[in-house]
Amino acid sequence: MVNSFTIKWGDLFFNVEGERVVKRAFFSKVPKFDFKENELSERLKRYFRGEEVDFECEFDLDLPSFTTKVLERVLEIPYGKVSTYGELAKELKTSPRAIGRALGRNPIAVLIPCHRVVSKNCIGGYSWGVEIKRALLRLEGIDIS
DNA sequence: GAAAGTAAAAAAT
DNA sequence: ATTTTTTACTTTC
Repeated sequence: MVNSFTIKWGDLFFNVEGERVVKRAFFSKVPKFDFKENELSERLKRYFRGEEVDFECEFDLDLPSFTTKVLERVLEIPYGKVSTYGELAKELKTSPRAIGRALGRNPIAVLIPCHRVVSKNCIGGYSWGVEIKRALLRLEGIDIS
């Protein structure tokens, strides 16, 4: 089913099956799905209120292996911290661009914190707009120039 | 296989 | 400090 969650910048939708997140989550401005409370939405609410939240959710994705690997690594970035494309690349023995590519294909916004990955000297990019990315980071107490 | 694409980095100016 | 070139990967055809 589709769950939606209204936040400041629009609505965040995500497909869920029970407590498991499936396929994708994305931002949109056109709310047209029903909202149903569940464990995850509670956590998200707290998160957007500015609390430190560990989502601890499972994903059922169907992604290329490399992408999965990158996303898994990104999941380990703790709240309030950021990593850089270069760092991740080094750890995974790949190139920064490949990381960016994988993240760009990240189907699950916010839950997989691709917003915590920035470029070396600036904020980097974000599929739903850097404004959202910056806002997310500010939530976590990180200020980007 | 080959080509295109990339949310980067390094080098040159 | 900004623009330009080079890079190294994945994806997709």
